[in-house]
Amino acid sequence: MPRPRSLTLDRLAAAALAVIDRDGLAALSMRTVAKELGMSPMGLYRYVSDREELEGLVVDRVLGSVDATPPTPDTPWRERIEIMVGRLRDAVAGHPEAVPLTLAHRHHAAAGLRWSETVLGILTEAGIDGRQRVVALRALHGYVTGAIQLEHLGPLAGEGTAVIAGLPEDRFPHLAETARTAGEVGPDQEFFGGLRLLLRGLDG
Amino acid sequence: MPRPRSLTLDRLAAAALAVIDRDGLAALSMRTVAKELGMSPMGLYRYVSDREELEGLVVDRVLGSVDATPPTPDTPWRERIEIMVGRLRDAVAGHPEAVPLTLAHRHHAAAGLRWSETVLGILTEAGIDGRQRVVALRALHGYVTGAIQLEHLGPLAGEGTAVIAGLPEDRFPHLAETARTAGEVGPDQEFFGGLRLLLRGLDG
DNA sequence: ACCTGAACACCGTTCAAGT
DNA sequence: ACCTGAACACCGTTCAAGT
Repeated sequence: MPRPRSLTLDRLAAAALAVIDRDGLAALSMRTVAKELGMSPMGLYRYVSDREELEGLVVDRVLGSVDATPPTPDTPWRERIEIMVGRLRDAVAGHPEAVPLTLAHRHHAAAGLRWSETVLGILTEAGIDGRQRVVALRALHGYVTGAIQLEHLGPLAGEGTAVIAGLPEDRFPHLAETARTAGEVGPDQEFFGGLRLLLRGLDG
Repeated sequence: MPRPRSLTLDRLAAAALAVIDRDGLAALSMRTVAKELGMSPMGLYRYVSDREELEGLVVDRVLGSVDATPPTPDTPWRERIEIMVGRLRDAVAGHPEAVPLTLAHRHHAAAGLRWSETVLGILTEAGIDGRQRVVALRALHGYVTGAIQLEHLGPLAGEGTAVIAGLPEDRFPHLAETARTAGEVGPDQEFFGGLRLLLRGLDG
């Protein structure tokens, strides 16, 4: 006696992300997501073969919200890449608790592929191709992955800077001075400043 | 009736890392580490206040093996930074299963601070200071964090490239071509190629 | 003071059973 | 076919007790 499916993968992903956003990544479990949906934990296994697949759905959902349409070609190509990177950063920033899940698995997500395709298009128009284009995409991918993660390390990161501020100046002179200067640099300057270093290193 | 301590933090960290190296990060638990040491799980709480602190010890241990002494100043400064980054990459590569633990928490570890101090020294000698030095260190930190993680995504990453290779060429033309070219680029070229883009973007 | 064993409140997942 | 409840083998951590 077949019953109709009570769920869609989309609703499942939304429920998991709701748990993460509300109670943190540590609260994510088959059981909490099932409760969020008002069903038994085991019911989820009709839709997803294990927890990892559920996490994949969450990543797809977060990255699916990134606009992958190419920016207007009359803006300089470096700015167009900044726009693409900024969109990714903003989407991820909307779900800070999901960051550890999101970035590392970016290239599995269909949405991540569309983003890469657009960025590669911009690089190509800038005259970058062959191996250099491979290296450039990979470098952007690496920078974006790391830089966004560092931004969202959260209270731990705050702790970190406090530690640095209290370092013995004689053994860590540069670090102590850099920590003082760091206060003048906002998160956007830091993030896009680093990105621009990378872009400046590219020909074209 | 006081008993002598049976453990050192060093032995504890070594045991945890042994579990990770042998059985994977997923196998790490208070219980498995206790078993590794031949004691009760609760015994560990005399040395560490919770699991997170144990993970911190592991990070310290991995990064503690990185040589932070400045390379000889007669090599060009960009090469000296490449050397420093390479040392970090090699140390982490020795414990691939610990990668997710290691990089994000790098700035908590004393060893990470010594690394940063040396890199800042090189940047300073290259004439980079003030806010630009803050941005430069942060960019290097971000790139290294992300790029090393991507390198160690492992079988998943392999899957990823297989997926890309089978993409519909009409919808992902650049990605399909880039995937073909990617085979010609080895991991070292990829990693240091990206790093050099960043370094080229720095003045000096 | 150091360490242990039992216990509590959780996990992910399997399996047999209900509709 | 879809979903549930009980059960299994795990977690991290608290607490009272042993030496």
